[in-house]
Amino acid sequence: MSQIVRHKISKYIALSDSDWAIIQPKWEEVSFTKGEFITREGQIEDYFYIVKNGVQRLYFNKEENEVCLGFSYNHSWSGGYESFITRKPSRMAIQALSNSQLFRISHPDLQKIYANCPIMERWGRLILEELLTMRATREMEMMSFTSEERYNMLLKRSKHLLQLVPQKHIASYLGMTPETFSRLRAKS
Amino acid sequence: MSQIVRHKISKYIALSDSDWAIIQPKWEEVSFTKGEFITREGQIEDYFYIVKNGVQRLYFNKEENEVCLGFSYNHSWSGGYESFITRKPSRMAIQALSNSQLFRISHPDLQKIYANCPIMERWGRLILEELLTMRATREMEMMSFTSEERYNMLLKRSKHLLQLVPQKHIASYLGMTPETFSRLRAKS
DNA sequence: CGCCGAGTTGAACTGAATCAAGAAACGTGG
DNA sequence: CCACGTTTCTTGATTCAGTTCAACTCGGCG
Repeated sequence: MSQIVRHKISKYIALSDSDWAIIQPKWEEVSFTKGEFITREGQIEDYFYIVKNGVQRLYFNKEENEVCLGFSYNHSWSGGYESFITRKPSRMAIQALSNSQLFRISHPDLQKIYANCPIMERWGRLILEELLTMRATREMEMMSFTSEERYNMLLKRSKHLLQLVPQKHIASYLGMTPETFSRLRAKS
Repeated sequence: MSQIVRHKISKYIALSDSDWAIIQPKWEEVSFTKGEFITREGQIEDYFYIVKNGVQRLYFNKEENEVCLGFSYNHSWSGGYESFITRKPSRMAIQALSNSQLFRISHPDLQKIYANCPIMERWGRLILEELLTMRATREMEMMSFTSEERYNMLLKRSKHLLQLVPQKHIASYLGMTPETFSRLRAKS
């Protein structure tokens, strides 16, 4: 299994060779073509992912339309984390927006690792701390900024997304319609 | 230290008497009078809290006005979790809305416990899982429901809040002005 | 009492959504 | 490699949910 996974985990905890020997076989690599679903709404999320390459979107359905919650790419985490944690059918779906390769570990395997490898329990805690603070920042921004402010912040923070994913998904991620997004673009 | 803390932690993990003997002395009880600040904006959050009694609000300042992110009461968790995790000055503040007693543990003490008591590392992970899924639900609801829908959901889910805290804070928590909240009330 | 913050109600305003119609970009098969 | 259909993006006109501003009521408390 790729050094990417080991390297990524090692950013959070010190991983001995013997730890890695336990963990390594549990990860597998999977591929998805553009447009394919990695997780569907209604299914229980069985995997936690690390992105090798490609871009994916996390979203949910609200009546007729889709609301985007985030994107994953590079070597970031991915997966329907809510369902992965609660073991209930996922309200979120994940779709590959480009051909993608991901590493993944199954829920039962991760539980075994937590049980056999105490340092990995810490890794789980640290990842959750990171996810929680990222979501807290997003929540504060969505609640207090106007559409225009959110658009400008995205420009400053992750302009590259504009090249990677269709604007309609970014618009949805920012909590506005594609029309509003397009008008904000025209302004600057 | 109160059985409340032990009982609360025991809902997540099996706690032996020897574990408890390590953990127990690290918790202390503190009191705040109505209106007092438990955590101020700009300070680094040093404690993680369990509420013994009273109600508190978690909020942040956006220019002139305050945006409410949540309430704590009963035996729920409390604290400026973002700053507690990141060790950076808190963007969030916590204020006692009624006379309150809380149990708390300091950040350094919790780190020592994580190091000495592996089962508690799991407790930390499980709490974060819970906090993250709660925030995910809130994020989805704030992004996809109208003011009226959010008002109705709050009524169904936690009507008791109306008796506990001023309406202006609930309005802010639901992402609307006090005027809009009042008009929605009048409708039903 | 009289003050002050909280809640209500009305009227005017506005940011963003919706509806609609073209233009541009994309990808698929011949 | 081009042609055609589909999706995405843009632009304009209209509408609407919710904010803002303002005036008034109510209840608690010095």
